Amino acid sequence: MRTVLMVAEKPSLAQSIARILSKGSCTSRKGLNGACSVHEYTGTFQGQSVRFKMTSVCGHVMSLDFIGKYNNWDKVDPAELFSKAPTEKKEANPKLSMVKFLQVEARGCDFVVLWLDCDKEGENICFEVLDAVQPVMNKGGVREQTVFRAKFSSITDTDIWNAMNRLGEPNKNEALSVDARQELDLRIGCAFTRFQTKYFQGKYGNLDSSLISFGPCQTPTLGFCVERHDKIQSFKPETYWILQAKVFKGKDGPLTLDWSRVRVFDREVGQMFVNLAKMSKEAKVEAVSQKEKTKQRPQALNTVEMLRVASSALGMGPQHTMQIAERLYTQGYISYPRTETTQYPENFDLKGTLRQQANSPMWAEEVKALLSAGLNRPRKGNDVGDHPPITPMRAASEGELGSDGWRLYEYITRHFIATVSQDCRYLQSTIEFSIGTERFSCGGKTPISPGYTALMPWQGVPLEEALPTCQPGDAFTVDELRLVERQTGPPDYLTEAELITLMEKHGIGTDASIPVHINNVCQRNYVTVETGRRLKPTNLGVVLVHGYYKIDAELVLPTIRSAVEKQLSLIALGKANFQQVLQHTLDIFKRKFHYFVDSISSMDELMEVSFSPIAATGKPLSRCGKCHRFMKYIQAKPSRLHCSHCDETYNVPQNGAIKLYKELRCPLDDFELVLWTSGARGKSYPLCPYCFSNPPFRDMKKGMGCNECTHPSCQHSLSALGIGQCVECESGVLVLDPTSGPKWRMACNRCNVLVHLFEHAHKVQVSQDSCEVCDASLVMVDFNKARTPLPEGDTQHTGCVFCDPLFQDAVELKHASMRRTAHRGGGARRGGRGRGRGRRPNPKKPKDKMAALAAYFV
DNA sequence: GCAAGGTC
Repeated sequence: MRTVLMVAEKPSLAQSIARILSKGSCTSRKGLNGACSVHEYTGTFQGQSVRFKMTSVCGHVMSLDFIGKYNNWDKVDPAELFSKAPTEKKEANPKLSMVKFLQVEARGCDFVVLWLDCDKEGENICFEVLDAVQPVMNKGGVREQTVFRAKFSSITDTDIWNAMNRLGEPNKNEALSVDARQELDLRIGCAFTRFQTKYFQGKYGNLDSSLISFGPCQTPTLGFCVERHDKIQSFKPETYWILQAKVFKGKDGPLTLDWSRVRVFDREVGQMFVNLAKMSKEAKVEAVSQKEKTKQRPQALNTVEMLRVASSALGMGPQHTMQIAERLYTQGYISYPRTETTQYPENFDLKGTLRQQANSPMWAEEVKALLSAGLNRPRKGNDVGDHPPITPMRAASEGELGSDGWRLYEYITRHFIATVSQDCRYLQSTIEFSIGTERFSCGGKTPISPGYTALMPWQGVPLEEALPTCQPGDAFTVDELRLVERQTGPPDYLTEAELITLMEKHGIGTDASIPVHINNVCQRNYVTVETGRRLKPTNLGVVLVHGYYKIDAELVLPTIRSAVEKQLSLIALGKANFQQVLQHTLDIFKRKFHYFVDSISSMDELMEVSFSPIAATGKPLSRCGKCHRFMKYIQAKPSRLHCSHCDETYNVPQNGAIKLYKELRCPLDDFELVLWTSGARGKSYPLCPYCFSNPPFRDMKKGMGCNECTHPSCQHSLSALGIGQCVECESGVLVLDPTSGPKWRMACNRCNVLVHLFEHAHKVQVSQDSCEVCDASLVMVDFNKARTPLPEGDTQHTGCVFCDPLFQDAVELKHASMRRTAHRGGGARRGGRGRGRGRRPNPKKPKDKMAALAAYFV
């Protein structure tokens, strides 16, 4: 029997499609990467009985990057990235070994059916999959088609079966348009980012951002925030005048009326109208109207709308919201959360979905009423053919979801119920008055039936005091009539929800990437999130955007993306040649780049106003090995040392603090050593500022401290202070921290393992000798007389920290608390047990210090 | 260390 391999874009879709096509009869197993599953069944294909294997990738298999040597920022001129630098496709997520997985499954298959999402990215992934599987598949007969593309517009039985019965071929042109997009984004983004970063970071010490990035999506995103900032800054309040009238009749009123001219910007004119109105003491009712109005129930929920509401009503940022939504999805509480579609599929089980909610105390009443009265037909939405709208998949309670999980789930559920509820109906009443020559009105809303707003009370029509009943011709007494001076106010900073709307409108990013771009501009310190999730640009953000405006406004305008996409769509339609479009567009941006480089002083002028030159920043810390003058420690991101005499900048580890290390010097370059600490309960180790960026030995890499230095005789090196192989990670060595007394400890120079030992000891030193059992370096300890664990009050002992029974109770395994990421290594179980109450590291693991050291010399 | 796009 021949085999048909079928590939979807993500595991969830592979499962849904397999279930439909096998009519629920498939068997499933996990693939070798643990992320994808394979669903198998037998059926008919092209008139023959075959074995089907349905599986998936996880998004793109490959991603584009420059070849290795062009990723060296110090040696490559960013201008070379426009044409000279070759690119290559690398596996997008090496951990998933997607190519290997696909090849294992594809070996011996006869046909492949591509079920990737039906958009350009999906078309591109089709060819990534083909590149992986075709070499290992059986070759078909002459003129036999072996590659098929399924085109579907929703994940419903009908649609999937239709797609299966009308298989076509993948579209190379659409895939090529994505290749072009990738290459353009890479070359342009990286060139500008590297140039800007290097230029400004070398000049200013307090930019507070480790990266001055540029991108066709993130830069316009920042642009929107700065545009609003500029409007606020340049706002000039204007004075205007309104006629304020209050009237009453008997017990009715007083009613505050709205003037039909709304406002005037000239005081004298306003006064004239007051005078004209004041000629009458009465307000005469000119007309009375009542109109029934409706507020429409919402359309089915898609991602962007969910993100907007989460931000504005739940106070949850887009990135966070998507994380929560993904968790709810994988736990089966909601449907797939990344979709643009706002229309339920035709056969969507609205009633069943609603029924699941009939017992939730929060909305049981409304749900039961709907079930017995009948669901309202959902509004027509937009079916993009990606995934159904976001809906709840099963009932849940607050306890099982956690706070934010519940709040998002609650909103999604309320939104779903609202889409099958009635519209909200209310009465709009208006009374029109005349006072003298001037017309006024007064309106009110009275709820008729709340409809869906019972589920979304925040959208409900508020109960107002009803308007008095009256008829045309009735007269009210004018209680007050005066000219009131007011001022126009500035707009407020852009809310995240408004930004999302702007991005969507201008096609900046996609439903999946909008949160990423917003997160980027925050993380790069261009924008901060203020109360009410309003986005306020920082000095850096403002200067960047104003700089682009001065040099080349197109770099920041939202049109830059759409202009490029217009070109790309020509490739997709087969109307333009891939190479030509790519060359042409790169050419334009290469020129823009050179112009930008030549004009950078215009942006620099703005920088100078807001930021301090690097030489004037920071405080003196340690001496330079070249000129022996003090270098300054710059704390702002990225923290670094700067020698203003040599005009050199030296990197130091991030996410921690550094201080002078006893004025000790590196024997190799005479730089004063500094001590890096990740925090009170973290690791610390000395490092040489010069060696850190310029590894002294062939077996060392950039970014290594003395605890990884292979200097054979320096007293601070790994060779001098290393004790034994790490108890958890593969390649690390436990190194004594000579500064840690009296709470002595050794720390792994790779992972965050921390071993506390010999608390209160006066002195701990690493001996030249090794343990006969495990080969770890022996340790010489001089204990405190009062607290020595040694028999008969002895204070001195040399032994192995892992094997010596006398040391047994004085050694305790912990984990360094890191400021940012909590490391969870493979050995977490063993470590977890030892946490807190002190358990010796497992002595069984070989601690071949020499072997570990030898590994460094490979 | 960089972009944006998929998705885990």
